[in-house]
Amino acid sequence: MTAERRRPLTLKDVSEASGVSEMTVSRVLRNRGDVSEKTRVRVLDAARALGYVPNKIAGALASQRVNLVAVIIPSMSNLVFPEVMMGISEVLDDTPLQPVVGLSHYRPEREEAVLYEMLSWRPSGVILAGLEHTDAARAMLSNAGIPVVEIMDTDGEPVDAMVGISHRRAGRAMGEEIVKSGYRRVAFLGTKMPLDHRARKRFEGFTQALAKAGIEIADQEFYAGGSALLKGREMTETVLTRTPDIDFLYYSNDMIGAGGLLYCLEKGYDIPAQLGLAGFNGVNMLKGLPRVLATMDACRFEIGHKAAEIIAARALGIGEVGEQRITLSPEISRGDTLRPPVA
Amino acid sequence: MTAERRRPLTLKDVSEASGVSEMTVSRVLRNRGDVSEKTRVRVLDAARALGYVPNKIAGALASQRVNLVAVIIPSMSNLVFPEVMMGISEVLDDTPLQPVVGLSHYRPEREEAVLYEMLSWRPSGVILAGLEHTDAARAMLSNAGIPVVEIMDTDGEPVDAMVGISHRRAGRAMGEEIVKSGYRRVAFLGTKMPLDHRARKRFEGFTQALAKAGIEIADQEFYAGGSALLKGREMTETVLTRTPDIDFLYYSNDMIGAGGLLYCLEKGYDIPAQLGLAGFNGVNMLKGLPRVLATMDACRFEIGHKAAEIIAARALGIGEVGEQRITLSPEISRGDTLRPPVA
DNA sequence: ATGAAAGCGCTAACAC
DNA sequence: GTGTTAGCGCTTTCAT
Repeated sequence: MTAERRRPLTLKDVSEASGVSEMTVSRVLRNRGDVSEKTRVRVLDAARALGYVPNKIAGALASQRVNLVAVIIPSMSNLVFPEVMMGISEVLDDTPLQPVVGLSHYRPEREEAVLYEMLSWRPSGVILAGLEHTDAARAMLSNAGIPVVEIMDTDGEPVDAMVGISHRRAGRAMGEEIVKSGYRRVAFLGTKMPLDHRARKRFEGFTQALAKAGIEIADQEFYAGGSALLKGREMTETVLTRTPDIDFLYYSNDMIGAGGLLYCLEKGYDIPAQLGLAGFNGVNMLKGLPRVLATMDACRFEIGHKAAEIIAARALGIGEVGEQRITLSPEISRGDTLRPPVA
Repeated sequence: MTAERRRPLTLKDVSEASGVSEMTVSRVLRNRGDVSEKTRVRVLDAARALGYVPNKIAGALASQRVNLVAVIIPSMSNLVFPEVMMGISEVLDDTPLQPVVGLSHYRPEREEAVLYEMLSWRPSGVILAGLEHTDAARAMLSNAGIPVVEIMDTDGEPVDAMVGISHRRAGRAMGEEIVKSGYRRVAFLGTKMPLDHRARKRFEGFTQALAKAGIEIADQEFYAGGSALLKGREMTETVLTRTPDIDFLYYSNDMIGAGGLLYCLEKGYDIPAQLGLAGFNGVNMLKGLPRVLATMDACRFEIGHKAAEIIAARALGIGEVGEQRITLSPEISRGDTLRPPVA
């Protein structure tokens, strides 16, 4: 259509093409200030005809405003985080703010580097997963002068705002429920991730609840990498072979739990009477398995939603600036793999 | 630590704190030009002590360079795209370039809006899914003066470069394989997505291959939304009830295929002798199911990899600027649900 | 309703 | 090896 062009178009080009000053062109393009309908149309036509795309870099520098929200999460393949993102997007879609995602891959130094990178674009706010960061990262966050929301976990002190659940309490709740349901030989199966603090806290709360009932973890198994479904299957086989009298399997996520469930069904275990299972997250992708795995919702969508609301309220000065430290309460769903409490 | 601060720090602050000119500070911070070790250290110390974070907005405006690569994909929950992202990241991690992701949700106008938004940040390149875009989007792309790579699909004319597979050919290949294996009553189960051009092309190639063997689709069923695993299950039941003599089920993705597989196993179908199944994608998350679903790898990782290589080569002028229109050849894996070809 | 001037924070290009 | 000058393309502010 248009001939080959190297230099991107500037306001000046539109100004010349429309015979209107750069300033007025700028006003039209941003819908700011009074502009007569006639010039408005003229400018818009010129801009469209040229194929002008505004330069936000220059705009941001001049206005000292960047409508970007930095979101730093550990990974995208965890299923958990895409849902958090949806919650965030749903809120930001009604504002001029835009999320920009960075990944830490569960590594603090990587998180620090990504944060540094993102802050150098001067975003209007930051949302990041977890409360554990490097000292440098924490310093950057408190010095940035923008709203910061730490999400997912609330077992600790946030730099600024936080929205999440208590993973320690979540682990404890599941532990208590298992005890109440009469299971006694309990195994834990999870990821080998020293840096997944949320999984660690759940594990701690879990063992604590069992301890209170005089029960110790009967066996445990950890994995790293690979297909979660398959790993769940393999770990379950390992545990059940090594400790045949196990009567409950607690998985650190639903995906490995699903693999374990498929394995147990094939082996003909009587579930949940003889053997109970539970995961964590409430991944609805797993609806459709032969049985519904007991689990606990991590409130992912709501967490994203509330975090974005806090950012929007403070960055834009719109909406209520409500409570800044929100702990949501996840609920256990028993599914078909956790028998009812015994009287 | 540091007292409350509103105004972000500038180069000038570091300059004053270190007693070195702004220009030299800038050089140190970017590792450019010769700077004596002594001043280097002094500047670095000052910057760190102050907690200075460079302003990339100003830097980009001055240097006319932005090390961002815009990546526009339909969705993150599709499992396909996170893998494409990994391929992209693996390449860009070795360069100064950084991917920034935007989502189109399979809607062309949305894609256009996201593209406009991203181009206004003047990225060094664009990677986007598919060959179908609005006219305005196509115009923006060709006027941007930066490398553009359209990925996933190669059945059409790209604006600039492209990397992907021929979905038409993929559908045809699977159709031919099914025919060769002696199946005759074939059903198609897929997403109700008029805008998923790749699924549509696979379907077209598929029916075409069957037609060549004188076979017509015996039944078909489409779904929208919800848990794919569950939907696969439900659709399979619907089809098998409505058309009991079906001997092959072709699914438009592995996830619904997995749901169907679980259903068929429960119902006691003899797979693959009595009933064959196949999906599409090669989602390795599904390893761990009772049987391995026949599928066709979509080369997701490699596509991301090659696309990023093209961008890096052209934007940075490094590496080979090789072929710019790459069609990869996916292979069928029969798994346990597609019987061998009949003699 | 429109325009002119100044400057956002940095870097390219050129001195020294 | 280090400093100076002049913008990058916009928006703010103030004038008209």
